[in-house]
Amino acid sequence: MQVKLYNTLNKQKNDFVPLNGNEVRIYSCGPTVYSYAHIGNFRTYVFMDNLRRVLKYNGYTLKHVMNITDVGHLESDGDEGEDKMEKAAKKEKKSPYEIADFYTKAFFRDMEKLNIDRPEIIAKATEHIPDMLEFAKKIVENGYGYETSTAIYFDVSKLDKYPILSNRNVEDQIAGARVEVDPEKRNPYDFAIWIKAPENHIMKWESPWGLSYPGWHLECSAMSRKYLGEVFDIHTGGVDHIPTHHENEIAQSKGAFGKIPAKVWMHVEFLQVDGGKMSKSLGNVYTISELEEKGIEALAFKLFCYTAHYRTKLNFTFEGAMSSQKALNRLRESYIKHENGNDNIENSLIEEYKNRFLEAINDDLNLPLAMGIVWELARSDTKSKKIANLLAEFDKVLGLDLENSEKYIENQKKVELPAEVLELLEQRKKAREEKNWKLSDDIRDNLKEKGYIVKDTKEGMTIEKI
RNA sequence: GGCGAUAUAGCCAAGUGGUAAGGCACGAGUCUGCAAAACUCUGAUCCCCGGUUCGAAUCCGGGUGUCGCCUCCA
Repeated sequence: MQVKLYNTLNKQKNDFVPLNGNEVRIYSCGPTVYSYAHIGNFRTYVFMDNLRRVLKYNGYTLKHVMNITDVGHLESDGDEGEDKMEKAAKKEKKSPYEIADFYTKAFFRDMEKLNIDRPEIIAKATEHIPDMLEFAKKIVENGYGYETSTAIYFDVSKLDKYPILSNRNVEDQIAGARVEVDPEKRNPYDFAIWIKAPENHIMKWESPWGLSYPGWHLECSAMSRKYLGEVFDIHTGGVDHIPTHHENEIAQSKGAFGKIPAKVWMHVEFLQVDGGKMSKSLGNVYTISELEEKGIEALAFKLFCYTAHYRTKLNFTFEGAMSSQKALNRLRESYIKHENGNDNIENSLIEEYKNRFLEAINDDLNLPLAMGIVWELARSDTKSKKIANLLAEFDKVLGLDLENSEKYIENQKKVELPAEVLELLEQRKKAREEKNWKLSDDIRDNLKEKGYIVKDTKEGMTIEKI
């Protein structure tokens, strides 16, 4: 079945056909590792995971590059800000390299918790300085770059068209300019491809323009070209990348090789919080760890992402996240029931589910629709091993680790109990044997005050920490 | 000021011409000494006005609201 993907370049859903046989080459803009990634960032990586898995599910092989930005990402594109890495380093009194190392590790820990498929190639900016320098030189040689006292700029007026991803009108922008104008810049939209390092700058390299470091946009251009070639299949990122970062990547590739580097550009909409923007000043920038502290698993957040299509804004609330946590547990319970089920189910029915699921995911990754089908299957009255197997197959796309459902449920029940609590449980057990319901209920209330929920099942008492 | 998106049940949201997926919550029921969990059942004519059409949530026009981007941001 044909995979269809929406392309920001032509604003249409198109049939997807790889450039090179069965292999799909993808580049994804990765994190700038100057602090912990937040759940908004991770919505994008969940999408990236979905894309990978859908393509694999369709039988394609992947060559996928994701960058780690550990240099050159300035606070302001007006070339006035500080390098984010250097700033974080000063604040935490460490070297930029230590900062990068620390947050890169933290990033991949969260990625693992989210069960996100790791791209084939992880590329660090600082390990590709020669590639970037070569790219920058090419741009300058081709007449698209010029030098000022602070940097080497890309001259966007030399391009046939800029911008091409977004509908920004250069004249309008100038009228409402909110950016300080650098008198040395030829055009307001010119951007730095290489930046001359100030005296105290730690990360800097030799170049034809003295000790300096690369501009942020250049790393993606250079690294994608190195691993994937001048033109590859898919480029992904958040919608915020459309107007500047990706626009400039395209400019750079056109300047160096005369080509738009990717055929399909895919962008994930923002995750909002409580109906508005996530921002530090509002204190609503959450990390995966913070969700976990509130009893929401990373995988529940992943499932939460599946409530909306990737090209629509998704409103995050703790209420919503909790509902996904409950849904995830129920999905696991359903999976286990089917695994132990002995009912028979017609193969034709299985095929039907399979087709509907495939149709949903191949239609520009419609995960919300796909989840509707998954629930229908999971809630089926017929409990069959065949259904469990099908759920496991669908999970190749969902990446919720359903096959380990039992393990997750057991882990949730496992809690370290203080002696005092164990004693109370023993007393309650006795009271129940004596049918002393009053005492039994009092102990249950008592335990609740201490933060434990006791439930009576056919197999006996269970206890959970709140 | 410019650009763009969106408005579907309490909440999160699918659906882009033929009479509204799914998840969570609420309510009812089964189970239970009771409760919890689990399971089953139950709910909306789709912001407002006008138009096109045999037929519109879905297309067009107008209005209102909300959100985002244009400055770093996934």
